[in-house]
Formats: sequence, C-alpha cells, structure tokens
Amino acid sequence: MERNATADLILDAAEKRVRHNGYNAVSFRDLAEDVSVKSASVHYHFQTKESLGVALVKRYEERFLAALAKVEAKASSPALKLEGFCALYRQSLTESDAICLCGMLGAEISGLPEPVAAAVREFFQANIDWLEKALEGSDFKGSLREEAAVIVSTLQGAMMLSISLRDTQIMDASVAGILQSYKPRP
Amino acid sequence: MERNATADLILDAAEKRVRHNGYNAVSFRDLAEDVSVKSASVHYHFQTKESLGVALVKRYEERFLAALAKVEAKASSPALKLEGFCALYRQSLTESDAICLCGMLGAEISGLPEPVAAAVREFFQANIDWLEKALEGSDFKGSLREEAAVIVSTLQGAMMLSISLRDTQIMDASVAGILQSYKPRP
DNA sequence: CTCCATATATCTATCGGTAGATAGGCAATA
DNA sequence: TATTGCCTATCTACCGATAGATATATGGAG
Repeated sequence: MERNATADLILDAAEKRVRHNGYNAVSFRDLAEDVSVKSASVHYHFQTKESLGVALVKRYEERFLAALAKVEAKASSPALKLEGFCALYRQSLTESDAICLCGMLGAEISGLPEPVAAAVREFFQANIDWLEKALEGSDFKGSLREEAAVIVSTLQGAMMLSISLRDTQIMDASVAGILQSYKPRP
Repeated sequence: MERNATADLILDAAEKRVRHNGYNAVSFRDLAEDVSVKSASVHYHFQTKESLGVALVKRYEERFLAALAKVEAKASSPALKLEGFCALYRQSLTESDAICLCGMLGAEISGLPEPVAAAVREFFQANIDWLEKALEGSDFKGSLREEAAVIVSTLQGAMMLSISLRDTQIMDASVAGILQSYKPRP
C-alpha cells in the first residue's frame, strides 16, 4: 500500500470526520480544507467518494489487523488474547474520542456504496475470525464463532453508548463483563 | 402529542429512512415523495430538519416507553422484565430490518444539531432508568445502573452487527448471553 | 551539462444536481 | 371570512465531479 503524503493526510482527515459525523456528512471540500488543498486535488488522489471510502476502510483494517498481530505475538493464552483485543477497542475509543470507523459505517451500511459496505463487512469478519481463533482452547461451551461475533458487537455498542452519553465507564464496564465471562471457571 | 395524518406519515417515512441510511442521508424531498406531497409541504409540518429530528426521536421514545410499560405490567420478576426488554429490542430489529433509530443517531451524535442529540441521549437515559429499576432485587453484585447501560449498549451493538452481516443469529446469541448472566445463581 | 519529454501534483473555474428553506397563492373547510 | 394544508416557484449554499492551465521534479538524448 504505497501512498504519498497528501493521500495519507486526506485519509487521516477522512477517518476523523467519518468517525465523528458519518459518511454522508463528509465532503471533498471539508477534506480539502483539512489538508490545505483544493477539492479538485482531493479528487486527484481519490477520483470518487466511493473509492475514498474503500481506501479508508482498507487502511483502517490493515492497521487494526497489524495491531492484532502484535497482540497475538505477545499473548500466550486465550484469556490474554481476549484481553488484548478488548484493550485495542478501548484504546481506539479513548485515543480519538470517537466510535470505531466501521461501527459508524456499519450503522450506515444500507446507504453506503456497495464496495464500501463490502469492505466494512470484511473488517467485521476479520475481527470475528481473529477472535474465534484466539478463543480456541478456552473452556467455552457453544459456537466459538457466534461468541466471537457477540463480543465484537458488544464492544461496538459500548463505544457508541460511551460516546453518546459521554461516559467511558460504559466501555470499561463492558470490557470487564466480557473478560469476566471468560475467566476459567474455578 | 396531537398530530395530523400527514405529519405522522412524514415521521413514519423519516423513521424508516433515518434508521436505514442515517440523519444526513435523508432529505425533505425524499420524505415528500414518500408521502406524495411536495417538499414545501413537509416544511409546513416541520419547519426545519432539526425540529423534524427532535419530533422523530420523541415519538420513537414515547412508543418505546409505552411498550416498556406493558412489559412492566405483565412481568413479575426482574428476570422476566429483562427478558421483555430484550424481546422488544429484538422485535424492533426484525420488524423493520433496521437498527434502532437511536442506535443510528447515537453513532452520528457528534454531527447532529444539539436538540436532536439531546433527545437521543434522553432516550438512552430512559432505557437505562427503566432497566435499572427493573433489575432491582436481582441478585446482582455491582452497580445496577452501570449494568443497565452495558445491557443497552450490548443490544444496540448486536443490532448493528446483525444488520451489517445480515445475520440475526448475532442478535439472538447476544440476548441469550444477557439472559444467561441474569439467571438466578443456583 | 543542457535541453526536452514526461509525470506528478496542484490550481482555477465550472458543470449539473440537490440540499434546506421561504414567499406567496389557491382551495377546502369550519 | 379566517384557518388549514398544500401548491408553484424560487433562493442561496453546497454537493461530487470534470476540464484545462500551471508549476515543479525527474530522467534520458544529444
């Protein structure tokens, strides 16, 4: 994914704006102003809004999967991997004071250009894939994949409500609840 | 809240469109077409988009609280009330094949006109209030209010992911997980 | 080393379309 | 006749997108 400086600055600005206000509330002119160029120059780097959206989600997913790979490398048990996963979500919330990019786009998904929607679904699937694999060997009864999806959705919901009510406690309590359920039963 | 027929049809159309595509993706012209009038007539009933948004959320909350009151009347135990609460969320998802109105607006909250944002926060607070009261007397250790917020956010997240991945199983599994946590410990 | 060709990245200017919003008129009704 | 509800027509602002000019950098060919 070799990309030049301006294109990345545009994606940075887009990520911030989309995570706060949603896909349809972001314009090429907004982004142009954010990076101090004209809107025609934004179109030079991303011909259409759809292609910008796809690039945005793909970069976001790449970064997230890279962070997950680091967790994978360090965490030795399913419980620790789960903890690392939750910590990443929590960090994403506190660092940007916004919900997950794909949490926002997931809410708007039926109104998105199909290629963008597909990229969002892929992000979620990759999350669930990782978690499912991470939880292998934990003493959990039932479908691991289903449980992984529940965890992802729980974290996404917690981000949304934390931002809406301006109360990070909700995220913390959600994470605590998730981790508690996966403590090896004594 | 006495309102005439057209105004309610406009709100019906707005609710559907906002729940599917988000606040910023809905226009007066869209709504006008939905109810077979001209956009100026939509402005006759709701002068501004902001006032339409506020009315939309308030009506939604009224309906939801009315449904909760019925649950309250029928359910005798905290466990049954919780079950009724989750069932209402599940019903909201399956009936409209869309996320909660306030789940959508909650995601977009930082880009909403402040009065609309305030109405959304009030919806969530009312949900948490009801749940907190409903859970009184359950053998749960820790802050009931915090736990109520976690449940609301979990259900909201489950709706979002269910719609995104087109898999209602996620909602079902989330509800099952919530109810299981609140089974009186044997 | 210089000159020219090409590529890159930006600009100005503009397109057709749509956004929210308003003014003023017309018909039914109470 | 005053009110209600809808209409036509229009406004200004902004949307995504494109055309075409310009400046700068790179990299051979002579």
